Amino acid sequence: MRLVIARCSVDYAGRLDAHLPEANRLIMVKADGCVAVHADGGAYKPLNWMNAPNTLVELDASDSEDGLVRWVVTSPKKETLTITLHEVLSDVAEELGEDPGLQKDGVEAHLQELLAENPDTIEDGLKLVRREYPTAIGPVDLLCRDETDQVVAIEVKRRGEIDGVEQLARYIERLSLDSSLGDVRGVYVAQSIKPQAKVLAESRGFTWVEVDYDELRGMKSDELKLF
Amino acid sequence: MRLVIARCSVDYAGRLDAHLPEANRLIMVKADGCVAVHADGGAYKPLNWMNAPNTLVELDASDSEDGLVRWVVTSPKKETLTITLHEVLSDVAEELGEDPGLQKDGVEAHLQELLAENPDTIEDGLKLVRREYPTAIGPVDLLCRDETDQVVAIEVKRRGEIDGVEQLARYIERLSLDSSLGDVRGVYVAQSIKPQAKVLAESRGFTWVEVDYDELRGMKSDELKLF
DNA sequence: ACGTTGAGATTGCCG
DNA sequence: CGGCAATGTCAACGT
Repeated sequence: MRLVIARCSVDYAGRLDAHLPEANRLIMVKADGCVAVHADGGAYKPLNWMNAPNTLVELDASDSEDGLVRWVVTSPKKETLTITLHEVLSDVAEELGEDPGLQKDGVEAHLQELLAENPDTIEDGLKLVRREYPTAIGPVDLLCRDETDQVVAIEVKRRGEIDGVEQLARYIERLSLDSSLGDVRGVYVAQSIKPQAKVLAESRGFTWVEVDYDELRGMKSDELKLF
Repeated sequence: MRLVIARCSVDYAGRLDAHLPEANRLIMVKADGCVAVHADGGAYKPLNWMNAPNTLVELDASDSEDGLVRWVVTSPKKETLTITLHEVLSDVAEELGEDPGLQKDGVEAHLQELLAENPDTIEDGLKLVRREYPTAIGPVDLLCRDETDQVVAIEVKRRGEIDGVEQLARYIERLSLDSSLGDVRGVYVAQSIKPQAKVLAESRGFTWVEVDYDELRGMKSDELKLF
């Protein structure tokens, strides 16, 4: 990794066009060749960047009319990022080596897994048919049958927004084409559901349930305690 | 901005839980207090981060049992990022000052603006009623009337995906409640439209048009040349 | 390679 | 402050 702090101006041409006027910024070049230009604020997103793979060419001061060093980064897709260095304040390079990678816990996949093990928490008497039930337009998160044996399609989200309801609607539409399943109803499950999503779900004839992730995880612990 | 390259391990607890095993990484602390931990590869997104506002507390080596320095970053929302420093390889600090900000060209707003000036490029004889026509569920990008004086609702996207079709459907549903507009039809406009979105649009009774941004910009230039 | 979906999405806008 | 839509979204995973 190479870290250059410099007074610089930047131009990007690619999916859109963007320009950064002259100012002090951090230029970060990673081992895989990707480049990011950061200001001293504004969250983790850089002002401009180029993802790997790309090629970085350093144009010498003597090559330009204005006597400034330029870095030109080019991607295979005709995108270019041009950094003009007006004054370098700091320049550090270190080899960091491979990263062992991030371990996550608490994403939607976990929530779906826990709900598949405890469909009762969604609705009393619910039995799992299968997870990721395939349809032509993508897999339904959970397919179940209720106490009356009616098929129930369940869309699981960490946060329940309006898109998830539309997604569930498309799945139900699709499942209804399969006469062997009979009449299918939908349930929208999330850790929290926005008011607008609740309203839309109800107007589509779906029910919705808010579940607690920590509580679900607690149930799993309880099961383990039985052994 | 402060840049520390160190062998470190990291723990995040907040919206989810995440852990980074010991390895060499860059720790970036910006002037606004936000913190990002970067590996030497993997695009611009950090492995872990904390956005401003937050508080960074440096725990001295003598405070911990294992004799290691820890940085504990805490946000008002109970999120914590804990960085354990095993060995510092480099430590640089610079004041960068304010950034004048990014200038962009070529985003959806521009496309909508150009289309509003040249509705003909969407469909012959189309006349603009107004941009951002308000409804209870949000503004319709462009509301027009065609040659036969029928009202046409137009959804503009840079890239046409399935969500945009659903959005257009909701608007049309809404506009149909206003009897003064008569029968409303929908057109989905984007620089490129995915096959699935085209199919869904057609099945909803909408037409779709792919437009060329550079060509539209060219038309604007042509208009300017008339003066 | 392409398409779909999730994300600690982030960010900006407007009510 | 909360909802909503755009983003050069990115990144992971399945076909």
